[in-house]
Amino acid sequence: MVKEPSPPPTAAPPTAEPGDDTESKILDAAHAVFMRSGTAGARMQEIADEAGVNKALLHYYFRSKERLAAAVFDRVARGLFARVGQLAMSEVELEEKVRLIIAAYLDQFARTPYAPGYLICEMNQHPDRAGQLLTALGGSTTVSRGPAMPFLAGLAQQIEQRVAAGRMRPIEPRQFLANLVSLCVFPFAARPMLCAVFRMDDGGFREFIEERKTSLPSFFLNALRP
Amino acid sequence: MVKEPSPPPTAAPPTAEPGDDTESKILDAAHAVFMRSGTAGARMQEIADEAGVNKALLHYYFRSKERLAAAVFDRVARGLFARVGQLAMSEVELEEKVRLIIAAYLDQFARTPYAPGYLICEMNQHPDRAGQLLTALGGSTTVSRGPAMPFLAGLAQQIEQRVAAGRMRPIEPRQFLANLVSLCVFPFAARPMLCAVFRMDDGGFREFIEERKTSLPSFFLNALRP
DNA sequence: GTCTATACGCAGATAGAC
DNA sequence: GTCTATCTGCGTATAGAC
Repeated sequence: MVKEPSPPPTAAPPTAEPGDDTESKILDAAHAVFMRSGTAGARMQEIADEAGVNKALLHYYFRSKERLAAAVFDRVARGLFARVGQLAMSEVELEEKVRLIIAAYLDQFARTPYAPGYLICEMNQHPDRAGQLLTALGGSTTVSRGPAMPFLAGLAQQIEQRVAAGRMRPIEPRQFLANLVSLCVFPFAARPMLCAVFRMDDGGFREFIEERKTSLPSFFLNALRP
Repeated sequence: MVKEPSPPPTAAPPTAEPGDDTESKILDAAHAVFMRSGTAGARMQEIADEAGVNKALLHYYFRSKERLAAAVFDRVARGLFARVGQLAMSEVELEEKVRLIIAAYLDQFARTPYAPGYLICEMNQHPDRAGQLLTALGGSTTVSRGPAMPFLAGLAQQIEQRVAAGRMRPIEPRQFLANLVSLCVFPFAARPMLCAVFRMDDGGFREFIEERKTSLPSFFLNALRP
């Protein structure tokens, strides 16, 4: 019971912590530590401390640091793409879909604000993670199973219809999606930079995001008016 | 002369390399290595190899790894914000300014595509970097000297005028800037993710960015039509 | 200024008792 | 399954010759 409440480091990990089994406690701790320190910067001892278990146990449950890091990466990636992937593939009308995706993203990141930065860092420094991302996503019921990307095709179709109906300017589907995701994710990934440049503290950032929840949908949908 | 042309790792560092003095060679090498491996993941030996000098020399010129990392961070930060900061503060008309900023960003990143990811990682994992960013920027002739942010104030004024003239929808200046930067920077920061999800190789990504150069200005300006 | 050789600590991983 | 103790290699940093 050495485990302290731990200075709220990377917001709440997905799974519960109280009387959970050791493996979960380790994974949750690793989740938090890897997110704030990066894989290379994190120390196994740090994870053990945060989990309130012995360092040797990390190796008992997860062979090596690299395997533990991979497990955490998978969990974070799935957590990020799950809802949004489902929303993107759903049959909802396009404008409403955009609103739902923005709301889902901003809402989720308000709870796990460090996930975007973690994923970006991890994939930039560890090239294999790109492939791992796809298998992680392909294995679950989310985005891309198989070689093509069904949700992109579906999106393209929706866009095409709307353009044909004269209700939207033409836009390449990948650019559509890249714009949408950029606007949602970047402020979280670049949070320290934004906070520095805009002179915001944690509260200021929260307000900034709150305002964004209302301004972003109209901004994005406006950009696509014919 | 152990120095190989080195497999184009992080695109060309700012300064030249050929017969330069040792300190510059080290800084350039550190620039490249820190960018692709991150500060924590990088090894001093790796930097020495890339610079074609002895490992001990790194400590001769830059005391410690941390100091070397700080020097690189400063250089990258200044390089990224210099042009854009100047553009943002210039007296150019707002629409034209937006076009110039987008062009400058996409053009610059086409040459140093890993800079955004590096900066984001560095600032997420190394909290002190936020302050360092501001001093680095404040020292140069770019963005924020003093406590306030002149370029934000100037931007706010331009927006206000345009809104008053009925030529633009109202938008909070910080949201304006956040949107602009997000759309420009994120695709580079999240490049491995985009390439994986969109099934793009390096060439495909280049094309994607090329298309973005034309589609992004109209997208952004369109979003602000009244 | 540049090199070789080396000191020193730390972090990942294992052995083995309980 | 969980712990203590320990091994091992690696990475930063320094000492000191040239």
